[in-house]
Amino acid sequence: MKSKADLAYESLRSAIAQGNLRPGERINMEELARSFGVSKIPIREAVKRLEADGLLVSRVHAGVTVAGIDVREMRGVFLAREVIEALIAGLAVQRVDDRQLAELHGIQQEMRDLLEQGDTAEMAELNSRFHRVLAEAAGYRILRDLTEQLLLTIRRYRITAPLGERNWRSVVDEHDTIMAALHRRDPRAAAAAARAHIGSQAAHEVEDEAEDGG
Amino acid sequence: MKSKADLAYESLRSAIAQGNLRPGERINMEELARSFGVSKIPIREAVKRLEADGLLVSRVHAGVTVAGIDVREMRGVFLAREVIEALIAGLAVQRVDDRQLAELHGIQQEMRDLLEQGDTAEMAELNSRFHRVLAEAAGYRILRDLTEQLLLTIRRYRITAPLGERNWRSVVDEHDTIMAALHRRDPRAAAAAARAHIGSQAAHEVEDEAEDGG
DNA sequence: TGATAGAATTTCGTATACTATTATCGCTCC
DNA sequence: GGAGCGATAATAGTATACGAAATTCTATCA
Repeated sequence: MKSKADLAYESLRSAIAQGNLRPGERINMEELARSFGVSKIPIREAVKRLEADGLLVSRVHAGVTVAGIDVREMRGVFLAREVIEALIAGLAVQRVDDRQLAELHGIQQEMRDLLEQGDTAEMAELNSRFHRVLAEAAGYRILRDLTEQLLLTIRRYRITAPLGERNWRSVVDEHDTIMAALHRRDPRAAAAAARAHIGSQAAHEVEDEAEDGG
Repeated sequence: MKSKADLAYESLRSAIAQGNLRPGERINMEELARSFGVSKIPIREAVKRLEADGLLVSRVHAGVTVAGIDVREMRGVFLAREVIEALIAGLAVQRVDDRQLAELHGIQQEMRDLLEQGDTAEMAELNSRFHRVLAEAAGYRILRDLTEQLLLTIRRYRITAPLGERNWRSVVDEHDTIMAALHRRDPRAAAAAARAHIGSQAAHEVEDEAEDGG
């Protein structure tokens, strides 16, 4: 059973991930406690966990704020994902089962359907799910955890710099390339495709950043 | 200033990392609170953070225990470190400054001195420091965080399967290879050396595992 | 003798209340 | 008029207390 702290954590986490709580915004624990209808204790626990996740920053007795998004740090996150996703894809080739393959295909289909409708709002969530399943298929819990951690940071960033429809199309295409390698049971191709996929996304970001001058 | 929860967290964390609290061992929050001379609240916060770190597991109203070490999972951790450390070394080549290089040399010297004395107890700590400085030199916070996370898991594992003196010697030698690449400002060589370093450590572990047959 | 049901104990989860630290606002002095 | 200092308010940190859930022990029955 989930505790109130768990519920508060998930609620706050998704609020931050979806941008309802913006970077720099101040958090008032007492106020949150009131709005959740609980005491400060479970709220505090949720806040502390989010702080450990790097989503909130707090100074003792001096307030809690939503962590800022350091655009420079994003490059590091993409670099890390590049090598981790390559590793995951290579391992997934050897372990992925039919159920997981079916789920991956299902997600791809959903993404294509949404693109048809021009609805890019849910794309980020589906993209996360795709990579989560892939990480699951790789067969090591640590890889799933790392993926989750890195994806969360990127999703937050995407709020401030959303991907356009054209870029989402290339995401879906690149996923297809990864899946083709999975079907061929070709670990090197899968790793290369995954690495290229993240690299391509990073390139889009860097492109955007270039306008800011660094 | 550090809160009591912070202090409890650090204390417990190091107790787990150093094996004073063994996997499967039961944690009594009330007892801990007494021994720390504080109430349950800060202890609870520390416990929850450690749970998020994967060092403790708890079931509601059913006690908290030190997380077990899944030897199979360790392979995943080494695989992840292999690619992350390669990334870090490659980046560090481009950014490492003189102070950091001096610190790395100092750590290497300390490790050599300890080996002379046949004292391998402190080696794990120095090894962690080496990789921490390297991650710092890479210039992205996320890489430092990931390193910290992965190192902690490995250190716990090392409690149950300590490295022998011969293996520690090869660790120091491999660190030297990485540092030579740093001095030559050769990113590819640094990445390759780092990757080989982690791979070599993983090989030792796997070797040991092989006796267990699985 | 072994299994099962229920009670007692253990231990976590949360609310309320209080303390300590920090931030902010206003006043005074330069 | 601006800067520095002090009082007040705001807010996180912690303690105490209570309630709920699960485990464990014991007693009884098959």
